Amino acid sequence: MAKPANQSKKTAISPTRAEDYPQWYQQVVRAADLAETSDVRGCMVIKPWGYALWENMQAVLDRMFKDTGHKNAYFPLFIPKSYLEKEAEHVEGFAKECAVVTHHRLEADGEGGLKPAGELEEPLVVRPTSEMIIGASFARWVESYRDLPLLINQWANVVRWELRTRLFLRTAEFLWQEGHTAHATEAEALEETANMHEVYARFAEDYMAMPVIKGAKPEHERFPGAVDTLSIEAMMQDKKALQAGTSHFLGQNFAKAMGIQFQGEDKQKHHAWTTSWGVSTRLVGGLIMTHSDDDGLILPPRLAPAHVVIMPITFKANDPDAVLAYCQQLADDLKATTYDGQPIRVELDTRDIRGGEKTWGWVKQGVPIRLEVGQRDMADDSVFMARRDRSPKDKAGVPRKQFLETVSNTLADIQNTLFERAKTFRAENSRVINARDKFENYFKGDKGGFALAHWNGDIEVAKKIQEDLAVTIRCIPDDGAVDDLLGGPNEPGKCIFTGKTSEKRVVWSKAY
RNA sequence: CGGGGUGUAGCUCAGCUUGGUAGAGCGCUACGUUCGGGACGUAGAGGCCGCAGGUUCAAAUCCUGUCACCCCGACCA
Repeated sequence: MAKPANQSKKTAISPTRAEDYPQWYQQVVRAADLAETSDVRGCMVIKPWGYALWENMQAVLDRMFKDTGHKNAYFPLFIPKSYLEKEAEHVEGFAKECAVVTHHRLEADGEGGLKPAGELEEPLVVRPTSEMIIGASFARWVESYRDLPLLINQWANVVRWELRTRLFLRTAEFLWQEGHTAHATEAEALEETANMHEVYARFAEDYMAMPVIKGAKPEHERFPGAVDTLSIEAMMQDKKALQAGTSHFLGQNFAKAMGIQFQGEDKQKHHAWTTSWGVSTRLVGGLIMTHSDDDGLILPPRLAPAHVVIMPITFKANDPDAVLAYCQQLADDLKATTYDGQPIRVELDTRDIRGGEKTWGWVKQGVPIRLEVGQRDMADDSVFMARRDRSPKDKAGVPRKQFLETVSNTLADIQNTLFERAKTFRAENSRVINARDKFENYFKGDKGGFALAHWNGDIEVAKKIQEDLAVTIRCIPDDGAVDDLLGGPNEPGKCIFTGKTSEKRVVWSKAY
């Protein structure tokens, strides 16, 4: 028989990560059937497999938010332009990327087309973020210190007219959640900011299996209008950093802009202290670039739309229906088993396509456990199993009973393996640097990862480095956040650029 | 928004320099042979060559404009 042309292909995704990382990323998104570009500039279509992944992320995060006392609500997509203008820094930060609605009606243009007719008295901005429109509501809702804290979350889409887009990582429209809270005291608001920062870090590490560094943004990288911005920073497989979630302490800036005031126990009027925090569909991009390999997507089990896919092998079987029934029973047994506190999610793939094609399809889609079940396995009362965290060729027969008893642990093991693997990768590509020339050398060309180096806090210095090397300060790490990378506590030292004293080492990297 | 590149079948691309009315592989459909690691044969379906102008007897091909996408940069919770 002739050798199939594509059997010479060594990997399911081409180019490989080493050959062309950005191309590889796009190919994974497509091969895993996560999303595609649309006819609308910069906007993506999230396909069922990608959306199911996002829904799982949402479900976990939503539970975390509710467990920390927040309630969901929904606010308008449109923001009056005048609202946006109320906070100077905020305006400046977002103005360039806003989409604006100027008309509210279409009419025939006499040439078979349509033209906008009714011009709006005040243009409406499609929300790039909702501080102002939610702040307007908060201003009405808050009268007394008894109304505080106000802990609200919104699941929504937002629009930022980005000039350069990449599926999931930066799209003109994206899905996210934005938490907005108001507090009576600065201390409470600061605590809220820190708590949600921690929630994000936990989600990234425990669910996405994506190790992150928690820290604060230097002044020039803060959210427009924020007093302090905390972020979690992850390392992608090309060693670039991805900002994966931010939590902002807004001080009283937005409360003053929108008039969020309350009467305190002291009978005086006070401005509230507010926070906002968000994560977006960008997390999907982060997940892809943390775990996936040259054969496609690899999903952490806790978020995988399907934990186990069963592929019945029925052709050539004496009794195909018996194999199917065996598989159906297996699927039912799996669904009656729990992993991570939930029934195991099973995909029974009875599509009438070739086995190899089917297998590779699921490999590319990243399902944690694949089972091929045919007549032979049925006769042995076993299943033929492969794990996505191992080579596609690495398959073995497992007695059915044993499989069912251990499947939950196997999934937990895959989850853990992915996390440890990512942590090892990050450690291998992080370096403590104590001299400017070594720093520059580390980042020259396409090299580099995370550099932990002292910096005295001078923003001009940081901007110069960014200009020269395209390297930015990802964060000023929280206490303990980089101890594993440093091999000890983050001690004070001397700035490698100015020689001035530095409180602690900061994380430098090229970034998305 | 600056620099570079690309738009031709669902996908990847050839054809363009030197204008003459549309191609390949993969995928898709049907049938047959196959099938435990990405099958093969036969027969089909499928394209206003991104869009709009212009030059020409004639434009995928030349010119102008425009839009979109990709890469690098700038920008960017």
